[in-house]
Amino acid sequence: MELSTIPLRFPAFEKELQLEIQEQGEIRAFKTDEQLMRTGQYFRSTMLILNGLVKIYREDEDGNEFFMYYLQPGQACALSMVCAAEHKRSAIMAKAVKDTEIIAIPLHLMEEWMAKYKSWSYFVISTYRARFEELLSTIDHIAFRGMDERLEFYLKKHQETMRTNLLTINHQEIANELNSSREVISRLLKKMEQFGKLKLHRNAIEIIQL
Amino acid sequence: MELSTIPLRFPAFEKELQLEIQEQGEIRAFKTDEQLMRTGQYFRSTMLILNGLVKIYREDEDGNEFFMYYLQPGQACALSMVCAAEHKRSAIMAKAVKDTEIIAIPLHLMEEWMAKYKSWSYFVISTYRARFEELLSTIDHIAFRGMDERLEFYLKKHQETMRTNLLTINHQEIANELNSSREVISRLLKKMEQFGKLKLHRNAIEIIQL
DNA sequence: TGCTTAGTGTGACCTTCGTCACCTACCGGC
DNA sequence: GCCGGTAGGTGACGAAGGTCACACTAAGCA
Repeated sequence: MELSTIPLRFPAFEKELQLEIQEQGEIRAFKTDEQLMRTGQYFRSTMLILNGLVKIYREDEDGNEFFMYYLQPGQACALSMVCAAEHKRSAIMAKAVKDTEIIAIPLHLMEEWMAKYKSWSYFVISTYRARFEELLSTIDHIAFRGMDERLEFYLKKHQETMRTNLLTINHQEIANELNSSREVISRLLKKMEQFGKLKLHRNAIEIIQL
Repeated sequence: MELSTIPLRFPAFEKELQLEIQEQGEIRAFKTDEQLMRTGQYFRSTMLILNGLVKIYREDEDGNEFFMYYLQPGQACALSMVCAAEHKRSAIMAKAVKDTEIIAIPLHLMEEWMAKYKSWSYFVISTYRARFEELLSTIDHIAFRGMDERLEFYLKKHQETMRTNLLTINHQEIANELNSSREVISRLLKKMEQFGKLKLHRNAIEIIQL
């Protein structure tokens, strides 16, 4: 890792905190599609994203998964904070969408820094806050919206996060992430294509107008 | 309020913090079924529950609501923390289930105390944590489970929280809280009665075995 | 070039759930 | 005891979405 990555990604942290992270954190790299954490795993550290992009999923016992939100560089996994602090198993799955570098902070430091660095405690709080709101909006969608709206929202998120109008993804994958089935997604996408909202290609969806 | 209520409900707080809460917090009382906060409202304070019981709902634009979780004495509303801190409108609705007393802490104190009192910052963090987990479990239910399982889970929660096997509630209310319709709930309850899991009365449900 | 395979399109069918209509049972007040 | 209001029961129907079967097609490769 470049020495400048931490100040770059976490500019709000005090100099000493940035140094401590540099010295005490453990850097780990993941390739595209690699899992950062598995459902059922225990944590002994929390993770800050340095580079790349991470997707967070919820999984149930039968292996059904579905997409909750993205984590960008400069963000942290709120769940790893929860689980680390409570010594609980992870109830989520995290997957690298691009090649990703994270830095792992051991639990005891996380607690220590809460008292020591104001910017750290502020960071932890605002991480919870942001993820909390994501969850609320997720709940809204699955509780109140139909699959058509959810699909459209999903594509929009994907588009914004990846900053591209050409999403290279297949229907099956979308179905998994929305906890639906391929046929349903195919049909809805077809309908959206007829409305001129997008154009379908093999292994790719071109967003026209959402 | 009894002078002893705050130490009783929040024994983990430092003495000085308890005193500050006593002096600076504003106590408010709500009758059963009264709303503590409405969707769309702005916050300038966060609320700690002293006595009673509070239900937290999510509402969408069309007025559909549904139940997320209970708040007991000694707990705080994580949402009011989020909203207060971000100067955002509330996206939830809170209703007193029993006669309830809360104490409102102005936003600026909330921030000040984060730095000043370790027990306060720990309290705020663990409030987020606890609510975060509730939300995750809520998501699981609406994403992966059918209405039958959700109903059973709802009754179980209700039973545990109220510490009684005789729930005085009607079908319409349950339907609202699960964002379903009375007929569906009635049918499912009937089926559960046939399985011997409960006994139906007018305005009441007697839990036998869930 | 032809074969293979993953990705996609589509019709038929089923289940779950929401909605409508209407009925019955119970409770409280007069 | 009658009456009106509220809670609950039930059948009919429709929409959304999951499942199954199978056809089609672009890419990749031998």
